[in-house]
Amino acid sequence: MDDQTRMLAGLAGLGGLSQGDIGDPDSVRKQLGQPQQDIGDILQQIMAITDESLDEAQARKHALNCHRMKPALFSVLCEIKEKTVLSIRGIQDEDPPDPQIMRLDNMLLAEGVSGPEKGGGSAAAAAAAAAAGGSPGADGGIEHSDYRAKLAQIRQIYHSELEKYEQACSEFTNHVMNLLREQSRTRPISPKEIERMVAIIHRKFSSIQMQLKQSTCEAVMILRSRFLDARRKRRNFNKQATEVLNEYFYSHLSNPYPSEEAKEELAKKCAITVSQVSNWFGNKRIRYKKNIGKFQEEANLYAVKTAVDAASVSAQASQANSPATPNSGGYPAPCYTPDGRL
DNA sequence: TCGCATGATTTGCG
DNA sequence: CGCAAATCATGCGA
Repeated sequence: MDDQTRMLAGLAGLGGLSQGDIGDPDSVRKQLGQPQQDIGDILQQIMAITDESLDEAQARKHALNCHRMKPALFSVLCEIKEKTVLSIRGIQDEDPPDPQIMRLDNMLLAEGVSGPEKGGGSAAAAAAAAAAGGSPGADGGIEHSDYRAKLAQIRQIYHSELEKYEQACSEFTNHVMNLLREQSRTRPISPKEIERMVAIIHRKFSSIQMQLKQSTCEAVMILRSRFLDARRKRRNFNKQATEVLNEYFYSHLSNPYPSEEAKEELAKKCAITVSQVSNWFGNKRIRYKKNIGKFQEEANLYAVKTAVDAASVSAQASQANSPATPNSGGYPAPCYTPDGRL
């Protein structure tokens, strides 16, 4: 017979107590020699505590705390409680890593919101932006920095919220733990139970954390889609930029492939990016080739323009810069027909 | 509102 | 990777 079965037997014997026995110190003393009745008596006293005044209850509490049977009773009650609680929620007890929260964590890490500070973060953001852009060498200057600034903002809010959350969680956990420890002097609360309560609190708080992570992810997604939209949105270059590009194109018609340096210079002149210059030349070449006739007028215009410009500097230079001159294997040069026919 | 112009993106090749 | 070619998507004038 172990302690618990003995205990249960003692509980079964409760029915034998008369109302008059309860609260009578003499009868308690008389029964000390009989474990079963003794325990039953203590239980009755505990149950009756709520009916008493505060002072009486405090006194009774103290008396019970000092009772020599208290530690044994306490541990047995803990054990019983442990068994019932376990049977009720034993299954929920395991805490498998939530796949949802892991997914969110991974995304936040990939976006550079969570994880290491500034350096790694912005690098990850740049990587994400580059991945989002997809096109090689897309060095979107202004939009990119805008995106990074917005991301940093989200990151800051996320971290401050996370900090608040962690503080609240630990504060609350401490509070509950202190409360339970305090109560464990009068109620059968085992350390294991406190542990479980802490786990429950953490679970509750982690659902809040998940909400925070989820909304952060959403914010990042919205930012990203906006950024992508902005990149996708086409804006015509200004007249001056088109002029500069066209001038270069028609004055290098035999070989309209600007070098990297030339592209950089054109980009600077037109206040656009190098990749935009590349795009422009790619489009121009293909469209010019497809329909030379259509570009005839434009070609003549720019040919004259460059010729005039060159002439103002040097008479020979106009010859060298003429689009018709260096035409070995290049694009067909336009003929100077007034009606635009080849 | 329609159709063309045009900048950006995608795809495939060497 | 740089390019050609095709395609997408928006700007803009008629």
